[in-house]
Amino acid sequence: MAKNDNFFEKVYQVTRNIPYGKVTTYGTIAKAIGSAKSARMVGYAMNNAANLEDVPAHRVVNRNGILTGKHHFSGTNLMQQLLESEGIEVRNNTVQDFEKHFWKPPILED
DNA sequence: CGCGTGACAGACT
DNA sequence: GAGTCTGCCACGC
Repeated sequence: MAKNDNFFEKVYQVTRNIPYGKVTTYGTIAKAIGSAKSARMVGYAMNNAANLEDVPAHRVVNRNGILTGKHHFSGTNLMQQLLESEGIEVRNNTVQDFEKHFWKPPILED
């Protein structure tokens, strides 16, 4: 029942701190939580985060701005729908003007 | 304790 | 420039 490991917890905090209409990348988050090398783990944590309404995992995309994890959402297009609903233009699973919507998360230190 | 894996990223061919 | 491969670390079995 919700182990809330420190690692996942950090990921949740950062993801949860993503402002409306903003997106970020796994690698950036990974660095923000102090595990730049564990960008993959971020996505792994997101897998659980996507199940948490408190964590807007749909605002997290890869470094290319592509909705790589939309496949993990309830609907194949749900993730894109959410992003578009926030004013983010998404085309072919890719966030348009990604850098414009890009949000730099605060560095969480242990 | 060891193996397999995963919503990435960077390096290499 | 685009496709392929390894590295990376944490979690599950």
